Amino acid sequence: MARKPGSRSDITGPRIRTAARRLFARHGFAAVSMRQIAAEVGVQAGALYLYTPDKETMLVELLRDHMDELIAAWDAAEPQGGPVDRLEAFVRFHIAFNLDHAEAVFLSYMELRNLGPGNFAVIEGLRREYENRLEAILKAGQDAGHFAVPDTKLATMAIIAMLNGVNTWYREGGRLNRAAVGGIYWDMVRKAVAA
Amino acid sequence: MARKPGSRSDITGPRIRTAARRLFARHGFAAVSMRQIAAEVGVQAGALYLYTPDKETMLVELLRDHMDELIAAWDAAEPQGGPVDRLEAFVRFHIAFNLDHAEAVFLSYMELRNLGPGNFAVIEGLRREYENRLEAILKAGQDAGHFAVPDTKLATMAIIAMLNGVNTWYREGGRLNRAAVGGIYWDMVRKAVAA
DNA sequence: GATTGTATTGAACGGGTGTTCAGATACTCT
DNA sequence: AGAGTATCTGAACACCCGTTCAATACAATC
Repeated sequence: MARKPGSRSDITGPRIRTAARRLFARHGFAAVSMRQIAAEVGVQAGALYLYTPDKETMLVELLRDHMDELIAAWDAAEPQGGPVDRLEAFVRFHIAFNLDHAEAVFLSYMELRNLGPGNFAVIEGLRREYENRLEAILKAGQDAGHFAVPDTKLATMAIIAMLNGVNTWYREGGRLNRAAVGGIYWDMVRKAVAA
Repeated sequence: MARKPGSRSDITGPRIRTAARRLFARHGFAAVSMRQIAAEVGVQAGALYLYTPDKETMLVELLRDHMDELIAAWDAAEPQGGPVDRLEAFVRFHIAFNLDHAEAVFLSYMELRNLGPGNFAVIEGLRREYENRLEAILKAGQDAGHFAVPDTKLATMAIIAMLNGVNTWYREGGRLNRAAVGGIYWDMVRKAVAA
């Protein structure tokens, strides 16, 4: 047996990425073998190397694609308007996006340590770029007198950490739906930075 | 060669735990081999099994000891007084304790997935117990009219996530010392839950 | 100083790791 | 129909894994 009927790289490629993302998020990068990923897709391990030069590259590309998508999605979603409106939009966007991409979010926080220094710097830079979007809102609000944040950098980190926390406990079909959660968190963020 | 000069279990034992905690936190549980831990301590891999029945038990005992210590430390530190004072104490305590035990904190959030169901439930239960301490403060403050938190459970999760975030960026000798960070975070938490 | 108990080695066990590659099959294009 | 290319297998490579255990050297006790 060699090539299989119906085999096409634009189908197998995404399936490999999805399987890898799922397994890495579930069990951790180091705990997942190439053979496990291959088995989930229904191919042999050797076939994965048609799609990636090695295991670490597989991880870093998942992380980079996720960060790129996150930044692009926010840039497309950020409304015109004052800092307060933009901050509210950010809070709701961040929660919704993270819940929609829970596996990738988990990965991008947990598996940075499995990257070599060069790859680490790339992902870290993208994360900083996203954080800068939020900090810019806080600075604008501070300058306009809407916010009272003694340290915009710390406030940025605090808000993002707080919002990220939603992913650790939110369950679809639970006591609160996404909009309700977004509302409650926006309430807390609004008050935390209020002048 | 067999037993080594100066060898004593009450010295080797702690050294093994420290090495394991450090390596697990740095590289991840699955990525660290028993041989690496042994090498760090200066023994052969087989010697580790004088101190633990297996690798997972090593991890779960690190996590359980950490959670026990965290809860005991807070119970010893919690002041008498009103909800506002107790909340301030909690914020400052949590940040300080987490910075003092950064490796264990990291582990107890990242490596839960490497535990079997039974061990997972134990650690998760301890975490919930700690969170309940904070939620009790929020409820008391809500009832007394000092706080306005529409959902104390969410507020608990939000505050803890926000405080945990400090560990991801704080560096000793940086722009802000611990007390300053504690003050800024207390300011944000105070406002976020304020009536 | 002899004896007992403790701490450790070093080799071995069966099995899993990431990765490579020649060979074989399926699809695509002329 | 035939040639060329894309896709995948299956076996192999060298190495690492967690764990066990008989042998042994040291420490503690008497």
